[in-house]
Amino acid sequence: MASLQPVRGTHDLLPEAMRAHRRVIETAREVAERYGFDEMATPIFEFTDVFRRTLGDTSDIVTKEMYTFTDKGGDELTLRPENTAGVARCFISEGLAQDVPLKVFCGGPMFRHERPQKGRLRQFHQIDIEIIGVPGPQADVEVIAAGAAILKALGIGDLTALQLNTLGDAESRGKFRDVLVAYFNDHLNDLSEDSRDRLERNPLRILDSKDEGDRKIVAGAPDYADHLNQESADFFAGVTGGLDALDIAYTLDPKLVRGLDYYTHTAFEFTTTELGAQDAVMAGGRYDGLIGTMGGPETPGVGWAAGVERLVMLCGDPPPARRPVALIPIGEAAEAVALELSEALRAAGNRIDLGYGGNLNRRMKRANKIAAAAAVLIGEDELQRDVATVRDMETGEQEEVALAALEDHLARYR
RNA sequence: GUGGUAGUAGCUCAGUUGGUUAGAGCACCAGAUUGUGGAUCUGGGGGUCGGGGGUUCAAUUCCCCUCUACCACCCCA
Repeated sequence: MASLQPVRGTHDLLPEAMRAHRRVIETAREVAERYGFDEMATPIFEFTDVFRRTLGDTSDIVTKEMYTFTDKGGDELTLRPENTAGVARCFISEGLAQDVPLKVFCGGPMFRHERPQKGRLRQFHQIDIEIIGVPGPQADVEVIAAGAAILKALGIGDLTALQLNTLGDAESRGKFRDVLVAYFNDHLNDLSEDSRDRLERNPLRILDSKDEGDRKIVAGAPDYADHLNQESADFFAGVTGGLDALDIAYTLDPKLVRGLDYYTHTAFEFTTTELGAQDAVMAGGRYDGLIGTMGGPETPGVGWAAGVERLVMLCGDPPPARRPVALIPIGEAAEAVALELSEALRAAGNRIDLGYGGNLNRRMKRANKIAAAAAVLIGEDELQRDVATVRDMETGEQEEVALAALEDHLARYR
């Protein structure tokens, strides 16, 4: 292996992989647009505080996964580990409160210093959508429906399943947290080491523990449904009612918890069994407190993010590249003609591969290798009669076409 | 971050119980075919056996460290 390696957890996107990648993003963007989401983008890095203050001081992302650095001007900056905080910052600094409800679609690279695995990279790509400024559950339903529609459009609706839960509003969440902490404190000695740590940082996470001993304790833990206040219960009923009306199937999962602090009410994940431990393919929820805690006007929000690499792995082979037409001049005079001709044909919308050197045999081989739909041969005799020999690479049939008619003739290969 | 499995040609792999020039298939290049691709045949290039150190007369093979990928945990998209 060469000593020159890509940085751990980063990938090159070679043309074939890039096509698969773009298909996912473009399909998602096109579907999201039908749901009324406009694409926008925020910078790839922000002041570190944007993430530190919003994701929660105890989250793994903030405590050990951020790519943080001091730039030459002395500013503390961080490569974004997720997109929502940046959108919220943009909402505040661009004064978008008057554009509410705001519906946006974003896509781009994210960075987390995690230990890489399949489906888990240090530079990875997400697409996400957000609705900001709608307090009611209709927005949650619309966001989930758009996500389901995207998965369906990608042909992987059957490979994913929607898990749904509610975290309640701030009041419910706080109360339930207290109840949970009290319960788990009674079983402190039987909890796993990880979960004792979680008890300090994010007690709700214990509900999701994979440790067998923990699971026994969790089985007897208080049920969140009993601790939701009326408003939270009504809100959740609005979400499930909307999904039912749209025939969007879901599984209620009381153990589904979000890792990031800013979530309230609805939490959901589209999961798959195809990717091992990295089973979440699209995940999100409501974040009513986020913009307020960042210092903006109290504004509700809901959205999700999906991992492009994970979606790509579910999607299978990418679409083939557009087949070019190989333009093959033979002889110096023909070279000069072909150079100008290639420009004209490209301007007309053709994908033209103008070969570089080599004899005819060699160039035909190249035409075959690049999967050319047709080869256009221009030699001395063709040149004298102002024609080209057009060979259909699929059938092997050839015909002479006047140079003036070439553009029309090649239209079939576009 | 913790534990585990693995790294031999561009790719998929074989092999070496430590011993001369490390192999195959596919891919690539050239020729057979100096104006015609795919098939076939012939020939060719390409490897510091992931990297570093140690043991040894001798290491791709044994030992240690390290890097990377993968699996589980953790976390999450």
